[in-house]
Amino acid sequence: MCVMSETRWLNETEQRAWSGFLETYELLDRHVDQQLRQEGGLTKVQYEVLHHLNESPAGHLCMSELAERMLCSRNGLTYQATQLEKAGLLRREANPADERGVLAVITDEGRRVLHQAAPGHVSTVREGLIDLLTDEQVAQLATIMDITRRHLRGLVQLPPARKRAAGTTH
Amino acid sequence: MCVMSETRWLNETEQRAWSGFLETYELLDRHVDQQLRQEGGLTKVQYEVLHHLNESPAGHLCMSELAERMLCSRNGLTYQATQLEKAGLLRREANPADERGVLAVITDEGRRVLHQAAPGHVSTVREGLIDLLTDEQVAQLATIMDITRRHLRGLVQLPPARKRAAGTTH
DNA sequence: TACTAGTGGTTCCAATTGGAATCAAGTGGG
DNA sequence: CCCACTTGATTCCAATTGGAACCACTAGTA
Repeated sequence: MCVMSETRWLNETEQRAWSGFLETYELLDRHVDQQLRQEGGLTKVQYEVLHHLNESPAGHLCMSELAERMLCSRNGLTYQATQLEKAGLLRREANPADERGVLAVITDEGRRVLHQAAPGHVSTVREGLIDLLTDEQVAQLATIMDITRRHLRGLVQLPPARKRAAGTTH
Repeated sequence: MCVMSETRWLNETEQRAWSGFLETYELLDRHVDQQLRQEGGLTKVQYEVLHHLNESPAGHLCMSELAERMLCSRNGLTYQATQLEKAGLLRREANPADERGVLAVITDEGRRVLHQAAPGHVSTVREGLIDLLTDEQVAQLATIMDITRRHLRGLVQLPPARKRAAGTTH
C-alpha cells in the first residue's frame, strides 16, 4: 500500500464528463421527481417500484428480488412498500414457495396510477435528456451506460442483501 | 390539458440510455461514497464541499453560492457545514461585504484532508467510469453531459434559493 | 430429529435531506 | 427616518435512507 504510482488526474474532457454526469443526474433526478409528485402523486422511487412490478410477468416479485432491482436496501424497500400499501397501490402476499418470503403485488389501482403517470413521466425524460440529443448521441449514451452498469454491477457492494460474488472471505 | 398527443414511448435504445444512466449513477455514487468514507473519512457530499471551496481562488464562498454550486438546499448545506466545522475542516467567517452573509472557509486541515483523499477518489472515478471507456467515448459523454447540464440548469427548480428566472408570477 | 448456518423481512436507530417558518440585515420608495 | 419587501442563513419538523439487530423459516448435516 506504499508503492503508489503517480496519480493520473483527470484531463479537461474527463473532468467535464464526470462533473457533467453528476450534475446532470442531480438535476434530472429532481426534475423527474417533481414532475411525478405534481402530476402523478408519486415519488420517483414509488414510480420505480410500481414499474418493476408491472414489468414482471406475474405482476409480483419477492421483496429481496425487488430491492435488488431497485438497487436499494431491503429495509428501504420495506419502507416504500408500506407507503404504497397504505395508498392501495401494492399488496403483500405470502410466498407459497417459501414461508419466509413476501410477495409484493401491484394492485389494479396501482396499475391504473402507473399507467396514468407514465406518459407525463416519459415526456419529462425526453424533455430532460433524450430529446436533447441526436439519435446518434442517444446510441452513444446507451452504449456507454451499458458498459458502466455491467462493470459496476460486479464491482459495487450493494447495501445489505448482496449476492456473494467471487470469493467469500471465510 | 385534454388535447394530449400520442405518447412517444422510449424505443429500445432510448430505454437503455435512460435506465443505464440511472443505474450507473446509483452504483457509481455508492461506490465513490464508500471509497471516500473508508479511505478518506469523508462522505461524498463533504468531499464535494471541500472541493468547491478549494477550487475557489480565495478558498471561501458564501453559503448561498456554495449551496448553489452543490445543487443542494441551503439548509442542507448548513447541516454539512456544521459537520465539517465540528471536524475542523471548515470555518465560518462573517462576510465583510454583507452582515447577513457567512463565508465558508476551508481550513488548512481541510486542505490537507482533501489532498490526501483526492488521489484515491480520482482512482475510483477512473475505475468506475473513465477508464472503462475509450477516449472517444469519454469525449462523447462529455459532450452529451454538457448539453444536458446546460439545458437542465434553466429547466429545473432548485430547492429553496432559486435564481428568479424569467417571469416572477406576481 | 437436533444443530448450525444462511436467507427473507422487518424493526430500531442514527444520519441526511427538503420545505416552511423564522430571524437578521440590506434595499427602494415615501 | 420608516415601511414593505427581498435576501442570507438557520432552525424545526417530517420524510427517507442505510446499518445493525432481530425473528422466522429453510437447508445442510450428523
